[in-house]
Amino acid sequence: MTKPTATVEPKDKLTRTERKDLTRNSLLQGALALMGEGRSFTSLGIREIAREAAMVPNAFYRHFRNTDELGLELVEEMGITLRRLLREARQTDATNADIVRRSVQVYRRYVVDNRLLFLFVSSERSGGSRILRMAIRNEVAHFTNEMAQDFRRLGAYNDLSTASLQMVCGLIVTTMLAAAPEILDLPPDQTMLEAEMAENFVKQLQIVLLGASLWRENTRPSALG
Amino acid sequence: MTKPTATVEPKDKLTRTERKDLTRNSLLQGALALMGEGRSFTSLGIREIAREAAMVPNAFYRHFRNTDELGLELVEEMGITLRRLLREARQTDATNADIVRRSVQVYRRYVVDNRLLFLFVSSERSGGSRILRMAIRNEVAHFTNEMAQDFRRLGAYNDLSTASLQMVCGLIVTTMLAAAPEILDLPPDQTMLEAEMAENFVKQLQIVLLGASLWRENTRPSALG
DNA sequence: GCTTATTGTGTACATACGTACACAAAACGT
DNA sequence: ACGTTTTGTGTACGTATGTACACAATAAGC
Repeated sequence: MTKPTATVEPKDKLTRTERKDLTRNSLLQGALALMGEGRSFTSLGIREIAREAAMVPNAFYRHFRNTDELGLELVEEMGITLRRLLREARQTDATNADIVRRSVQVYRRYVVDNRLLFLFVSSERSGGSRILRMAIRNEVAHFTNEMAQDFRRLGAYNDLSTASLQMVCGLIVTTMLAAAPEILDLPPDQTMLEAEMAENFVKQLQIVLLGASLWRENTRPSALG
Repeated sequence: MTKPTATVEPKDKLTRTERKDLTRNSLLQGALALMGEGRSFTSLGIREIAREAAMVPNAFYRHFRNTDELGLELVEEMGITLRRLLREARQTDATNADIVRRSVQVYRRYVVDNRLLFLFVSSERSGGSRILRMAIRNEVAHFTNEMAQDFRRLGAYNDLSTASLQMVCGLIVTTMLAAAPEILDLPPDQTMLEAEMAENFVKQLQIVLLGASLWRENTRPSALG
C-alpha cells in the first residue's frame, strides 16, 4: 500500500507549530531574499514578502502584524547569534592577543555567512522605521556592554574608567559596523579588494586599541584641547 | 494707480530660471521636510514630494526624472558645502591643535544646522537605493582624501605612509559619521545627553589621533598579531 | 510683436498595496 | 470521536502611486 505505515513519517506529518515555524521562516527568508535583489527593507510590502514566500498576502498576518514586526525578529536573531559567537570566542582560555584575533575572525565569518541579515541590519541601523532603528541601537548597546565587561574580566585596559572603556568599545563597535557594508557591497568575486578592505579594517582596529592602551583619563592631547 | 511703476519689481518679476530654481528648491525642501516627519527617503514617492511642495504630481518631472535624481542633488549639496567648510577651517594659519579643534566645531555646527540633510545622508549611506549609496560613498571618499591631503600639507603624521594616512582618515570619517545620527535622533531638548554624546565623540577622535600618532607601519600590536 | 520653448495644471488609467471578511482544511484538546 | 482552534486561501474594496497626454500661461528669442 502507499498508505503510511504505523511508523512516524517525519516527511509531512508535522505538528502544527512546526509547520507554522516553517512558513514563518520562509517569510523571514523571503524578506531577506528580496533585499538580496537590491530592494531595501523599508520599501518592502506585505504582499511582496508573502509572494516571495509563495503564499497568499493574507497569510502574512498569521505571523506578523506588519513588516516592522518581521524586522524586529530579524534584528533579534542577529543579536542573539552574534553575541553568542563572540562570547564563545572570548571565553576560551587563551591569551588576550588570541582572543582579539579570534573575535575578528569570528565576526568576519559571521558577516559573510549571514550576508543578507547583516545587510539588513546595516541598512536599517540609521534608515527606515524608528522602531527598527531603536531595536538595532539596543542590540548594539547590548553588544558594546558585553565587550566592555569582557575586557574588564580579561584584565585588559585596567586603567580606563568604566565610562572610558565603554566609549572605547563603542568606537570599536562603530568601526566594526562601518566595515561590514563596504565589504558586503562589493561584487561577489572581488576577493582582491575584499582582502584589502579586510586588512584596512584590522589596521583600524589596531589603531583604536593602540590609542586606547595609551589613553589616560586626563590626557588632553594638544591637538584637541 | 496700483499698477507697477517702471522700476523693476523683484517681487514676482523673476526670470524663468530663477522661478524654476525656486520650485526646484521647494521640492528638495519638501523631501527633507517629509523625512523630518519620520518618513524615510526611500519610501517617499513623487506624488508625496510634489504634494508637500504644493504642486501637482506631474510638475515633479520638470525637475527630476525620479526620486533618486532628487536624492543625488541633496547628496551633492551636502558634499560641496561641508567640504568647503572644513577646507576653510583648515586653511587658516593656526596651529595644528587649533585646526583640529576648529574642524570638530565646524562639523558639529554643520550637522545641527543642516539636521535634515544630514539625517538623509546618514540614512541613505547604507540603506535605500544603490545609486544614492554609491554617490554618498563617493562623497565620503572625496572627503577622506581631502582630509589626508591636508594632514600631509600641515605636516601632521609625517611618518605614516600614504595608505596608512588614508586609512586613519577613513577611521576618523567613520567615527564622525557614526556620531551624527545618534546626536540627531535625540529628542530636541535633551541638551544634557547631547553634550555627553558630543564629549564622547571628541574623546573617540582623541583616541584615534593618539593611536595614529604612535602607529608605525610595521607595528603589530600583540593584541592582533 | 510674434513665435517658440518652458513650466505648471488637469485628467486619466493601469497597477500595486493594505486590509477586511468569509471560508476550507487539518491539527488539537477533550 | 467530535467540536474547536489554528493556518492558509479566495475574493473584494478603497486608496495611493507612477506616468502619459493634452492643455494653459508666460518668459525668451528673433
